[in-house]
Order: sequence, then C-alpha cells, then structure tokens
Amino acid sequence: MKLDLRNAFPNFEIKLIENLEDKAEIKIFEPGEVLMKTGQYFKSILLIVDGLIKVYREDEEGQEYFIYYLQPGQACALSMMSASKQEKSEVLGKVVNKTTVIAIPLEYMDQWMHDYKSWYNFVLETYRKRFEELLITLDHTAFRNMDEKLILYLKREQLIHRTSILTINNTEVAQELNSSREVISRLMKKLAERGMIKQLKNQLIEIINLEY
Amino acid sequence: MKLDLRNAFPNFEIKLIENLEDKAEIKIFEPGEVLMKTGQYFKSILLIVDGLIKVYREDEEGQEYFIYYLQPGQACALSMMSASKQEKSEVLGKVVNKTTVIAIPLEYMDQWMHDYKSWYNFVLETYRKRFEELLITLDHTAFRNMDEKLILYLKREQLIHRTSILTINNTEVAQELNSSREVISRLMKKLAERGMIKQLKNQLIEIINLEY
DNA sequence: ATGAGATGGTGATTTAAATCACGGTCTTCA
DNA sequence: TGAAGACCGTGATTTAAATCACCATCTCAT
Repeated sequence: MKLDLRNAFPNFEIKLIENLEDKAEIKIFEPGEVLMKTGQYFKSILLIVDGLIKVYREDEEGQEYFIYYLQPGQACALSMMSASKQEKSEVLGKVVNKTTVIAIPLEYMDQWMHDYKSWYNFVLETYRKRFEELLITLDHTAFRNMDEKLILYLKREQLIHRTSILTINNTEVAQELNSSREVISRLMKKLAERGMIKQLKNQLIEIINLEY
Repeated sequence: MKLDLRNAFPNFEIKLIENLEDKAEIKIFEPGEVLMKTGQYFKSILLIVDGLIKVYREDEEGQEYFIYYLQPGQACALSMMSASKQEKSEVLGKVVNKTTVIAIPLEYMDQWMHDYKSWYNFVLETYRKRFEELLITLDHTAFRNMDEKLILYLKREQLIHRTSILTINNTEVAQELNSSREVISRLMKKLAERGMIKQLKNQLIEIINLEY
C-alpha cells in the first residue's frame, strides 16, 4: 500500500520520507477504537497520516476529560517524549474518524533528529504545539464557567470539523467537560435562546454565531 | 564570578559546561522580581542555576493561576521551544528565592542539540517534565474540589520547601488556586479540625499529615 | 408494531463555592 | 502610641453546578 506522506508531512525531506516508507509500520484504526491507552507503554512514535484522534486525560474513576485533537500531519507528543526511557502513556487517544497512522520504532527518533533537519523541526514544533494546546485547555478549565467552556468546546468542534452543523451528544459533551448531561442540556437551551446555536432534530445542532 | 554549573547540571559534558561558562550571561534576580512576563519575547534560553521560580498562567483580568515550580538544574521549557521563531512567553515566572539563571542566546540551542548529547537529553527531558507537570496541574484543576486542591497545593509546598512548617498567606493561596480568601480560610480550618495541619501564629502552619 | 435501550428535557433539591458584610488582630512606622 | 494597612475569621446570602426524580422521544431489532 502506498501512502501519501508528502501530502501529510509537506516539510519532510525526500530522504526522510523514503526512510519513513521503509521503516514505518502502517496501522489503520476504525472510529471508536483506542489508539493509545493510559498506562500503556509506547513501543513506537505515532504520526497521524489521515483521520482524527481525540485525546483525553483520565482520572481514577475513569472520567475522560478532553484535552485536544490530533490531526493529519501531527504526532503524539507523548510518544516522542518517551523515546529514551520506557515511558507509559499519560493520556487516552480515541479514534473519531477512520485513521491511518505510521508507527516508527523508538530507536529512530534520536537518529533522525541528528540526520534530518526537517525531522528535528517537526519534533520541536510538535512539542511546542501540544504544550500550547495544553495551556489553552488549562485556561478554559481554570478560568471559565461551564457556559463559556461549552461555547469554547463548540468552537473547537466547528473548527475541527469545518462545518456549522454538528452532531452533538449531550451525554458525551458532559463527560468530556467533566459536567453532567442535565447541565449541558440547560446550557444548550440558553445558547439557543441567545441565538448562538439552533437545535435541530436528533443530535444535530447548527452553529449560528458563538461570539458574545 | 565563578558558577558551580557542574553541581546544578551534573549530566552536562565538560565541553558543554565550558561552552556555557563562555557564552552564557549570568543574571541574578531577587525575591518578588519577574523572570518572564506573559507576552514578552524570549531573547534567550533560561537555565536555573540556583534559587526558586514560581510559574503562573494569567487570564485577561490578571488572575494568576499557579502551574509549577522551576528549580536549580531545570530550565524554562517555553524559552527553549521558542528557539526557532520569535515567540512570546505564554506564562509568568516570579522569583520566590533569590535566583541565579544563565541566559543562553537562542542561536546556540540548535547547534548544541547537534554537538552535545547531554544537551540534547536535557532539552528533551525538560519538555517531558514540563508536559507532565502541566498534565498533573490540569488533573487537579479539572477533577478536584477546592479542598482537595488545597491539600495538593500544601503537599507541593511541603515538598518544594522541604519543611513541614510553611509560611502561608491565605490571600495568595486563594489567588493561585483561583478561589477566594474566605474559602481558603474555611478550608484551612477544616484541615486543622481533621488534624492534617496545625495553624500556628502569624502566617505559619505546620503540616501534620496530608494523607486522608 | 412493540418493547428495550439510549438519549433528551425539565422541575425540585442539594451542594460547593463565591460573594457580601463586618469586625478582629497583627505589624509597622511616623 | 496610635493610626494605617495588611491580614484573618466568620455569619449570611447568592450563585453555579451537581444531583435526583421522572417522563418524553427516538432508534432499532424482532
């Protein structure tokens, strides 16, 4: 099977792409599957070629708090950080859309950092991006009330799915925001009253305008 | 002035230490001073040789939410990540104890990654450590009630200062936990009732046992 | 078509936390 | 020494959110 790595990772050098095609194992995941589990050892670095991954932080009771998305051209930062030692995953990664990842044996991490400038830049950029996303998530969590968190959540969804019609399951949103279904239900109603969203049939909502 | 860099960074190669002594600018900060401001451009990578730094995330109203400490032998991860582009600081760093830092011009970052294995390891380890600390902070923020947050806060303080007698200012704790003085005051009283702490004179408390 | 299971809406109640209001106790320094 | 300023404690009230209770839909497989 031939992958279009150039498309997903346009900044990679030709040599690196060739090396990737040679060394990397291709894995396909279906929606709902788990890409990485909390506590699981990383055996390889994971690069997302296609699809969409949702990353969560879990607490002891199994509550799954949403932290960020991973998209094509991105990588699981934690799998990279574990390169040297045998480290466990600190997060849970669930497949949203059918996803193609390439898994690179950990030992190439350091070697390629040395050999390919584009890999070096990619790794540092990955760290920076994930760190910043985490800071933003922390902001939302620490400084915002639930109504604002919900609005920010909807904005993220709209942005990531590039559509103003979202399939939203209140129960799931509640879990991901560490709230409860009833609260989300009432807040959704308020957003609709404020004209920010329109509640359609089923589990569909239309985003009208999420700016206050 | 001669710095004991070997002591603060025991894993650095001799050559790297020599290079550091040559290239780095030494800066001394007094308690209360600001090491890095949110929005400020990084001109250099900051390594902590001695002292203690408290790092905060700020919201628009200037609320300062505590995220983690930086200690000798550690570095400001964000200053490293900004190495390539001109990036602004996302956090606020305040000096707790008189602190000595060495400031390294950004251009050496990439060069040394190439030249010194110990620098490479240090940078990756810094990223990993900060990322993990941020995840832990997020846990506390997302999953814990204020009483638990306070207990975790006190544990961190005890650990970092290596003493069971803490100088605690309720007003400040409230700000750092994004709560209010009154709430902290009442929770402290409860912790004292449960025998977990003892409230001494002034702003002193003694940690007895913070495990439930 | 119907009953099970998943989802959603909503009133009532409880709880955690924030806020208000006020008075007390230190420290300090002119 | 005594007034200002920085803390702290605590009752009362309000607010945001969680929880409880219950019923309404919707989906889907038999």
